[in-house]
Amino acid sequence: MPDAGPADADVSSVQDALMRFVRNFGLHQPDRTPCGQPLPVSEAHALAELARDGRLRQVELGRRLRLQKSTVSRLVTNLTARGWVRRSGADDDGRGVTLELTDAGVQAAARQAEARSDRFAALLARVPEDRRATVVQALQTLAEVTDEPL
Amino acid sequence: MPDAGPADADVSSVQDALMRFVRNFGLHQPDRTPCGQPLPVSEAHALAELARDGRLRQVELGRRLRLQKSTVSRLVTNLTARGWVRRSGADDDGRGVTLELTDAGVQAAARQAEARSDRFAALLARVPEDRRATVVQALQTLAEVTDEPL
DNA sequence: CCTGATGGTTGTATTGTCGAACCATGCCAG
DNA sequence: CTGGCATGGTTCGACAATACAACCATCAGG
Repeated sequence: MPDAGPADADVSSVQDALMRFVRNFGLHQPDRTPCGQPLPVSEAHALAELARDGRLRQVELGRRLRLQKSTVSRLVTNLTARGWVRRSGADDDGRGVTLELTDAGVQAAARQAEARSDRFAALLARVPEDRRATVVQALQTLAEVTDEPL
Repeated sequence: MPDAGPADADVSSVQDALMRFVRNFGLHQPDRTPCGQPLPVSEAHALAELARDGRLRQVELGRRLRLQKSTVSRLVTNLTARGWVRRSGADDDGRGVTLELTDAGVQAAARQAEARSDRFAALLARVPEDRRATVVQALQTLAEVTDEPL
């Protein structure tokens, strides 16, 4: 028995803390990014994902964002309407669509990233300096750990 | 200059990790709790808050959930419709409303807490054992740090 | 070829949130 | 007292994001 699983006390602490953080940080307000930008949250996420990867298959975007294909389709339509994303048929698959940021999209992503930076810097600034590294590492761990569905 | 503020690298790591975690964990789907219960997220949060405190002023619930009073009003109406919450006039203030869980509400909160437990246990179980304590502590720190608005 | 799986789009419904208008109550200055 | 302002709640209207289902086109294998 190498690992008895997490202690109950930890489980309940984490529940409590995460729920509190989610609300406190304003993550349940879908029409405004928590970062003060007047941009829907999912569009911000899509933008960030595209900025990171350059080109992306639409279906892959859906996988990363954990959204239905219909939702992704609308989302992408919005982004193209803003002039931030270009749709084009996938090279290797006649069904697929590849997405790419336009120049304006790249700029928008940069603005968005900057606004996010400010907010997160303010957040981290409140964390006592000697715990910052720990918090950063913990969040990275959580992100990795949830990369595949539970 | 006691504290130069968080390092840029930390800020961008945290952005990235938190965004990824939020999506991965399904926190952007408001109609389902990430815990698999067919319960709106805000109702689950309200339930948890009431279960913790017993009695709560409606306005205070709004403060904790970071929701507009109109939203809270609707939310509470839903919860009373489910038979989980009792509204009653505040003792000390003729305007206010105090909320209290009914017996059914207590049970519902317990069920919800259990489902949440399972999910979080699964989450924590994926975190390498020697980092678990760190992750728990980091989330607590984040919750505390955001208790007052940024 | 046919058949099933995959990627996208569109239509419909549900739901959560906000802001504004409105009412009742409390509080305080005069 | 009393008038004016702040606070707590409710209701209404609008808007946005998501899911599900139906549908079409394309791919892959038998």
